[in-house]
Amino acid sequence: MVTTKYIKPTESELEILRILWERNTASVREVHEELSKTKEAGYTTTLKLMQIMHEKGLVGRDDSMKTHIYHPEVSREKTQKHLLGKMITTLFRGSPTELVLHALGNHKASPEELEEIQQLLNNLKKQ
Amino acid sequence: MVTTKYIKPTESELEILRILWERNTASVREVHEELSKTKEAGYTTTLKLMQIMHEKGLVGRDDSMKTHIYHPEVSREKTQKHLLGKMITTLFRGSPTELVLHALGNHKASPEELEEIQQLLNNLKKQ
DNA sequence: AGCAATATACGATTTCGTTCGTAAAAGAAT
DNA sequence: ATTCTTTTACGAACGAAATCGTATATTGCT
Repeated sequence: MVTTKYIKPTESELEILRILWERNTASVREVHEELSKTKEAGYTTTLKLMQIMHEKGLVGRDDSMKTHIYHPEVSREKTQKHLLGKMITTLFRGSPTELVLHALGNHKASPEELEEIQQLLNNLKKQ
Repeated sequence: MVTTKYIKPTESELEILRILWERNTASVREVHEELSKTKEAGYTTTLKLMQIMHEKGLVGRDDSMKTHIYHPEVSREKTQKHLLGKMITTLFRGSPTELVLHALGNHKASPEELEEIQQLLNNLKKQ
């Protein structure tokens, strides 16, 4: 059995992954464009970052054309799980409930969303 | 009005803060002992980290005795809020609900905790 | 007083993440 | 074919964080 070690993305890498998760595929230019909306950085900086991510195995790419097309190689779900787990232990005394209460208390949710949470809650209660 | 700039703790600093939040006060040795359970690091490394945190204002200390006693200078709540917000935007597409669903789905919660969440949910629904 | 143990102080080094400049390659336009 | 534009490749530099070794101070013990 081959166990692949979990690679923890840096913060900049996460921002790039966020864009790739959203679009599924993107060129460096496209990622850079999107990134520029919130951040100031040179094009080659974004390029270099994505190249490093490729070395690490965080993203894959199709380089059969001049413009390489990148895609995420790690799932959003796995990444969420890892980072969430870490956050719960260091910041919320290991209690997921405490995190949930905080998230619900501090950030507005619509009636529909509240209903969605209610549904899940009902399911959990049954077991 | 004096606005104090938010200082973002690094990951190592967070681990130390976690211990200080738990115990309220602790010496370098005590923190180091606790830290050693999960991490490999020399004593002077922990010491240096805590000294830097002191310079940054993340922790305070009583140095009237030979062994200095440290305490957190930043609240867990403020830190939670900051990091949670960032996590929601990059990892959960800006949707706190998605985070809540994940946290509840992946990490076990006791019936009592579920009830606690139900209470909060009821309150939110009323408004 | 002398010694051992424990603590802090502090500089040096290493590692890691990020940024950027420059060169070379590939296409597109004229 | 030559020129312009876009792209990748790559190394260098910088800064921040982390690690560690050594020196110095303090305290307790005999």
